[in-house]
Amino acid sequence: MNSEFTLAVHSLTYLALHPGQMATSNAISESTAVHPVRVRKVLGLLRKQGYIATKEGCGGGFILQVKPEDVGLHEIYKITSEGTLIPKCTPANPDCVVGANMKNTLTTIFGNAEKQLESFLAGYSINDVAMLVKKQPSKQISEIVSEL
Amino acid sequence: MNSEFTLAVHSLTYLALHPGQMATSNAISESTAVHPVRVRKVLGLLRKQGYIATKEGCGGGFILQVKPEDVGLHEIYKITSEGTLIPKCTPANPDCVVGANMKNTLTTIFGNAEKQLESFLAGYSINDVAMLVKKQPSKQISEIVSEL
DNA sequence: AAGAACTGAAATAAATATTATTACAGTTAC
DNA sequence: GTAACTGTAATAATATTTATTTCAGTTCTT
Repeated sequence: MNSEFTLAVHSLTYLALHPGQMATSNAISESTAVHPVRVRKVLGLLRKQGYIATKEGCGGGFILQVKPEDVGLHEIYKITSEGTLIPKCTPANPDCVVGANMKNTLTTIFGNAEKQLESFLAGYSINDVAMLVKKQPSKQISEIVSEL
Repeated sequence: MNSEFTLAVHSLTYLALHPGQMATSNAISESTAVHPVRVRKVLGLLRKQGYIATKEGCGGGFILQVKPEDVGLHEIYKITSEGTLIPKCTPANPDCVVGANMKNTLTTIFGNAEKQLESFLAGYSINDVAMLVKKQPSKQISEIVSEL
């Protein structure tokens, strides 16, 4: 899985857990440890698809436009990573049956594999991810520590 | 999908279509358009798992040790690519719930996705790939042309 | 109106990952 | 003994990913 998917899911989860608030690319950058320029670039994709709204200028940032439980991971996969499961298959020898046809063959097989992956990912929403993230123990511990 | 998988499947298919013959890394290199040293390296993985035999020295090369219909693509995936579906998730902010737990969460989800992918790939054998490759039209056409 | 705090986007640089190349020791056939 | 192979390590070249810099445009605040 490429890291744009991770970054998009991470960002959406962050926004889901800060409902009704504008989050700046800097804030998201601090959570993801990814450069704010890249955050803005990837979140631009989500904006174009209507998942988030952005506001420029002072007090601006990013905010969810959809209900977290309505966004399936397959939608994010499609936006950021569709096609990445399919092998690249750099040009092989066209004068060999195998070389000439391997690409088409694997593209067909993995096209179906990707469809199946997408229907698997459809079983998880951003809200599910947010809940899973909150259920994990690591933060509770560090929160307790930082509150001492 | 990483290219070691492609190279391994391509090589096994090549060997399946040249049964009982030793194929050199150079011959496979010509079909795959990949450097022979890399062919030898990847095929070394398949040898360690017993899928092929190699013979050093003059007249040596690679030869299948199993029946093509008995080798599922999931086996090759496991050897060459297991874990690649799971997002890398470079270290995020441990002081943010999301940053601290996204990696575990996605690893869990994609661990299951990968299991599902493997069972999908189990539906295809090297023999299936060989048949699909032969069924494609491109070679027939170029063969006809070169035989004129 | 001016300045501070933002996004959008392009261009460049740095870092990382992949692939090819070179080199050579060891093996086998003739 | 020599030619034709594999195995493996080290290095170089290339491609991809990620970060950085820069700046124009927008919005809020005073």
